[in-house]
Amino acid sequence: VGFMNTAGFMTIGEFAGRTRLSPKALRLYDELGLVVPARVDPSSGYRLYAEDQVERARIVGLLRQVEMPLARIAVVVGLDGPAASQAVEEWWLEVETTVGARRELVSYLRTRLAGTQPVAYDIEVRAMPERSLVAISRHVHKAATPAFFDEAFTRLRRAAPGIVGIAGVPFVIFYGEVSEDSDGPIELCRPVVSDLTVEADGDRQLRIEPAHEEAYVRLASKDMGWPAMVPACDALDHWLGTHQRRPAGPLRQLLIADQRTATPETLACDLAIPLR
Amino acid sequence: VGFMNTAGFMTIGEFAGRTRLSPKALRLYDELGLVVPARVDPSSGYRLYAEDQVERARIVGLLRQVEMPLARIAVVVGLDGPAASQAVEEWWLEVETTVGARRELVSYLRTRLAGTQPVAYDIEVRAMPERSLVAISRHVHKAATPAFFDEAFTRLRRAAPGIVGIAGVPFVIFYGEVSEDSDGPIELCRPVVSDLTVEADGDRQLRIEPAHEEAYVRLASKDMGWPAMVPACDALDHWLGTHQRRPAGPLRQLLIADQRTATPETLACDLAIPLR
DNA sequence: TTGCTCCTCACGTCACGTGAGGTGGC
DNA sequence: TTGCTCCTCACGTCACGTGAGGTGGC
Repeated sequence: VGFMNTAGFMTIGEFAGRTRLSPKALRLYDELGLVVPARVDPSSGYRLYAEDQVERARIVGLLRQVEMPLARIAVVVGLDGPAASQAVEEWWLEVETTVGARRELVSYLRTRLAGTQPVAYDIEVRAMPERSLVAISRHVHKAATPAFFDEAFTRLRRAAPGIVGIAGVPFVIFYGEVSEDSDGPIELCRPVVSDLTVEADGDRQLRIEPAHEEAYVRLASKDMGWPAMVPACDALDHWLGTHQRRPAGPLRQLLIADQRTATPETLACDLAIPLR
Repeated sequence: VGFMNTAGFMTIGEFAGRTRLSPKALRLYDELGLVVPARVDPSSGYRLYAEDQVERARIVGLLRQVEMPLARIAVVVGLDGPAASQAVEEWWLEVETTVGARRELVSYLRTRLAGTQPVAYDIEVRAMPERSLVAISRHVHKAATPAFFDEAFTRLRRAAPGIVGIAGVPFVIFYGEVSEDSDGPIELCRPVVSDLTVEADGDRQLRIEPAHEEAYVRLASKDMGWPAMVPACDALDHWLGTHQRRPAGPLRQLLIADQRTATPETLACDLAIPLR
């Protein structure tokens, strides 16, 4: 392979040594277009790397060491220096956010496992009549939820303008977990008068929810988010067991106060579970 | 399925609703013995869960939400309350440690990408003669390295007792990255006089390292660890490029001072790379 | 001729999600 | 009969590690 060296190229093994990446990883990065060898020998298929590719490969390696996904790395290495630095920072803030959420949950889990008496929640039951709902349902990840609520609230308002057609507080149904790697779905619902007609508009639909009972806890604004809400969820779950009731559907959050003007202590939602 | 309900059992779907786990996840947990249904219908294969299994399933679900691996969860749910709480805390401290390391690396990466002038390192080159080495090599993860060094140092000392046989400072060769999910291997080496005889003892071996040049940086004790060492590694890499030299092997760390008595500012090691 | 490096599949890892194809009770 | 739920494979995801089997130059 002497002639390659005199031409200034490195084989994959030499390049691996320079960059502390494995040949296997380098072949993948080639395939994904992250670090493409300067030349490929047409007859042998040997990958030949140039000295000026070392820098880029090392950046990729460092980004992998901090566990940035390759898809995101592809974006970062496509930017110029300051923009790349910025993109890394933005990604890292996301990581810190999820670690913060995990940290909170761990702390709750520890007290729960240790058997410490948990906060007592005031769980009540109430009967809900049959109601007509306008609803918008969507698969969204955690980051996209505020945008979803903005949009969905606007479209519900358009369906029942003013307060004429409205017949109750809006609520959110969590059909699946909403987090970074799990996308619900979630549904925003608004009870309306039963004779309201709503024209079709994308994923907005009109449906009837049958009469049922629901168990609920009233929560302050600061306890509404994730994972702040988890202890209350657990309390509801525990209540189901001790009262021998079965859930008739997933959890929902009734938005009983204006979220925009709420302070952390405002009682802003009811966390509720429909009962059989 | 009415008779199951009257017997107090839940089908997988009902249990999934109670625990907010997916049926697919529950089948996996069954297979792994994490949450095994109280009964399995022999003819249909239907899984039937009891009310008192909800608690355990929810714990598993919460542990998965904080991203504890299932293998570790299996250990935790096998412990009693206080011990389980303790085990979660220990695991979480490991997580915080690796997040801390990633955070440091991100900060370095950002300045590097932004093109800020990095710290200047004083890189020198020296000739190393042919030497005899006693060496112990092992695959170890980050957590196991201190124990490995303890053991390996003792065994090297036994090979060359006192200072009679010793012919240089000990050093560590990093054949692969040492972290949580990457296990080296690493090798602890001690130069000895060439006529020393060493009896075989497990993975302890005697070998000859050929004469070579090496480029090195001298580092303070506080800059020796991971990821504190990364900027110095990068500086060596960059030096190779600008001086048109090729590495002849992986990085090594020469332990030039007693690590036990070193203060953070003590110049405690040479980070070196052998040259072709 | 024997090593050494390179090549391209192909399978395993981890914790599921997502069909595919089939069964059983209302 | 039509849905609904359950069942068991089997494949895809992500970023590689680890052979398997074959080639090419010293």
